[in-house]
Amino acid sequence: MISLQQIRDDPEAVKAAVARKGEPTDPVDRILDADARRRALEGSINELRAQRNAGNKELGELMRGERREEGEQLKARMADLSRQIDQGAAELTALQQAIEADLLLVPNLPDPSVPDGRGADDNPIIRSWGDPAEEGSAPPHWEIAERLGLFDLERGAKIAGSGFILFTGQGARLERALIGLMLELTEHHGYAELWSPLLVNAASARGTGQLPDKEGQMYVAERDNLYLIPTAEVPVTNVYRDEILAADRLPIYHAAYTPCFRREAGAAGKDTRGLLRVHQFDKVELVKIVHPADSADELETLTRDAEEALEALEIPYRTVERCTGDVGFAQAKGYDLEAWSPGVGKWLEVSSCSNYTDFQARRMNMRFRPSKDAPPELVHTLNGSALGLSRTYAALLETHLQPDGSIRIPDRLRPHFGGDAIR
RNA sequence: GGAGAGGUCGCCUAGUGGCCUAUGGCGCCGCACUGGAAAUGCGGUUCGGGGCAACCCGUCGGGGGUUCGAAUCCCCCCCUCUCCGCCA
Repeated sequence: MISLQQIRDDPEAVKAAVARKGEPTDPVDRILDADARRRALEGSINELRAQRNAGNKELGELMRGERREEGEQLKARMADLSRQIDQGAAELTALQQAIEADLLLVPNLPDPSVPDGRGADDNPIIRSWGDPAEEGSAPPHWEIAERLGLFDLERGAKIAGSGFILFTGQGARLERALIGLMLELTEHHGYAELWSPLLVNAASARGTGQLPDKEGQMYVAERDNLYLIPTAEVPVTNVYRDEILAADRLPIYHAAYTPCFRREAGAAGKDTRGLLRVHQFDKVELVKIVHPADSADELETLTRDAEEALEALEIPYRTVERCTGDVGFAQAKGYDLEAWSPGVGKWLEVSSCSNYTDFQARRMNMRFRPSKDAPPELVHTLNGSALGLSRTYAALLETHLQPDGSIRIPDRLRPHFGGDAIR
């Protein structure tokens, strides 16, 4: 969420920024109104509480002494005061809850540098690497995989359902090799590896914004009140929830490999065949927790780190900046990396790198102390995939298919795969 | 899953209904002393909300309740530790 203070200070600027994202601005107006009433009410309740505190102190002295009669009179007045306070407090709680509920409807404000646009089609291309035309065309990855026996979609569906992939033989080894290479790269870039829980509690899901914004996206272990993670962003960003970090601990860089579980309610069809959209996929996620002054630069280096993973795999890609209509609710700015898929003939989103500024940190109460004796301030959080695997896997098969029907394993991947080709 | 013991402002800790405006120690910060330091002394040191300010309010794992008044009593939940059971 964004800060109440910011809304109070310049409501028109906030509303203009919210409108750029195409989100409704009426929650901002309701917040302003409720906040003014809340402050007035809180002032008068505090006054009554001060009276009660003073009265009860006096009452304590009367009761300890032998002046019980005076005490009984005062006690009656105090009871009346408490009733007034309870009444006001109930009203105050209702106001606070209304403000809280409306604050959750206000998106993070887009960075001024984010280009205007209505949706993904308006995202400008920032840079590209490799030449898709050189790759020519290829059969789609599901045909390649079937011929080489790399995964078994039918049996995956039998075991769990469609969208759950059973990798087999060399196909399974390739998946593991890709995870290994990506972790090698992130370690080289200075990200400290974590191996995290794959189920999280409601507080963690709320901290990163899956609750309530994206509840339908997650699988739920209802009986135990746990959520299967849709991305390692959730457990890894929540590591420092409700903590005050010393300034010299920033920046914190973490990388984590996890499977990701997504319900992806969309219907089956052309865009969901093979590995294009699945319910469970592997991903190495990068998470940064940084000083607010550095988050803009940190987004650029994070994106570069993700791009290098595609370069190591020798897969042509382009980097697009998400426009105001496509940048996520909780995000201030972000880039998508799209790998070229010669078999499907499309750019596939394989990474999304985003700066959440203090939006997640405020929900999570994640702060740092700028200097000794200075009050705590919110950190900025960022994350990006490096990379999301199933689509990267698909692009790899199609890109490195050889005329003889084998798959060339890129040089950097060979030590992890233990071979130079799949035949 | 069962039984028991716990959770207090960075760490340790006192506190069993009003003298709690939460004790003391450690650590940390400032000042004094010193050529400089150590030691010592004095002061400060949870986190939030409101107010121009003086200052006021809340905060003892979380939530509810009893009471004029709750860190303290009652109920529910979470977490930690010990033992038992089950188990890769």
